[in-house]
Amino acid sequence: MNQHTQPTETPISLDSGDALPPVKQHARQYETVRVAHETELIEDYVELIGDLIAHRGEARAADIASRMGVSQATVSKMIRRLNELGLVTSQPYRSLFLTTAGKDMARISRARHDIVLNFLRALGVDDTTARIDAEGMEHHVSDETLDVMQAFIRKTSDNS
Amino acid sequence: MNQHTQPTETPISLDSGDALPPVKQHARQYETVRVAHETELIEDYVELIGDLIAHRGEARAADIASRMGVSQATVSKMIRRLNELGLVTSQPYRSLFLTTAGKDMARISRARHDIVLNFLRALGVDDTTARIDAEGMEHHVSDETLDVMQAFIRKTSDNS
DNA sequence: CAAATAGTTTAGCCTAGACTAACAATTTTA
DNA sequence: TAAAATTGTTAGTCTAGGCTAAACTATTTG
Repeated sequence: MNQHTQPTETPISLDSGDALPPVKQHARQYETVRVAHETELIEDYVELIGDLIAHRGEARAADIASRMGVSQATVSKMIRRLNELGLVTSQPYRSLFLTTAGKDMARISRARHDIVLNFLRALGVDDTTARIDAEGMEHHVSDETLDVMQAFIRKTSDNS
Repeated sequence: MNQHTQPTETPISLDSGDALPPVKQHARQYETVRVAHETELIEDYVELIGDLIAHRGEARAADIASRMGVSQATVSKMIRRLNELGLVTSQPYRSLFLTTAGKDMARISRARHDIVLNFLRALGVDDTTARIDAEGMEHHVSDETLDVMQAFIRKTSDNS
C-alpha cells in the first residue's frame, strides 16, 4: 500500500463538512464546466449579434468589437468561425446576418440571459451587478435551475 | 453617414425589450467574464487540493487528475503553474501542500462554492444538479449577490 | 531484492482566443 | 472626385489548457 494514502488520524475538516462526491460525479461536474466554456463565447457573440440586429437594424464588426471590448481582428476571426459553424452569413465589408440556426441560438441564449437577469433583480440584486453576474452565470445554469428561477420570478412579481 | 447605420423603420424587438446597455458598460460585462475565466481554473485546482487534504490527508496528482477528469500530464503542468504562482509547494514525486496564499484561496473558494450550492438547494434545486450548476456559477457571482444568497439561505432555513 | 506496477514528469503537438501591425476596401467629407 | 477617415481583413505572435507517448521514480509484491 502506498504509504501516503491514508493517515491514521481523522483530518480536521476545513470545509463545509460535505463529503467529497464520488470520483465519477466529481469529474462530470468539471467536465460540464469545460464543455460550457467551449460554447459560451460562441453563444455570447450570437446573442449580441441578435441584439444588435433587433435594436439597431444591423450588426457590424466594429460595433461587436467595441461592445465585446476586443480588437476588430479578434471579431473578424470569430466571424469566420461563426460562418463555418453555420450560424451567420456575411459578405466582406457588409453587415452580418444570422442563419436560422443562429437565430435559434440567439433566441435561446437571450431567453436564458433574461431569466437569470430578472431572477437576480427579483432577488434584490442591484441592476448593474445583476447584469454583470448574469453575463457570467447564464452559461452555467441548467434547465432545471432555470425553471426554478422562472417560478421564483413569477411568485415574486405576484406578491409585489 | 454610414448608410447601414440606422434604418428608418423601428426594428421589431426580438428580445425582452431591454435597451442595449451603454457600450462601455457592455464591454465591462464581457471583460469581467474574461477575467473570471483566467482565474477560475486556478481556483478550482486550489479548492480541490484543499478539499483532498481536508478529507484524505493529502493531495496527489493522480487523485486530482481523476477528480478533474483530465490526464495526469495536464495536472502536472498545472501544478507547475500553481507553484510559480506561489499557491502550492511540491517536491517531485511527492504529495502537494498549499502555501498560506493557497490556503486562503482555498478557504475563500470553498466558502463561495458552499454558499452557491446551499442557495441552489434552498431554492429547491435537486442536489446533483445543484452541484453541477454551483461548480460553474461560483466564479461568476459577485460579493453582493453572494450576500443576497446568504440572506436567502438564512431566511429559508428559519422558516423551515 | 528484483521485477512489476503505479505514479509523476517531460516533450511535443493541437486548438481557441487574445493581441499588434500592416494592408485593403468602403464611406464620408472637403 | 480626391483625400481622409472609418471599417474590415490578413499575417504572425503569444498564452492557456487540453492531449499522447515516452521516460523516469517510487512503491509493492513475488
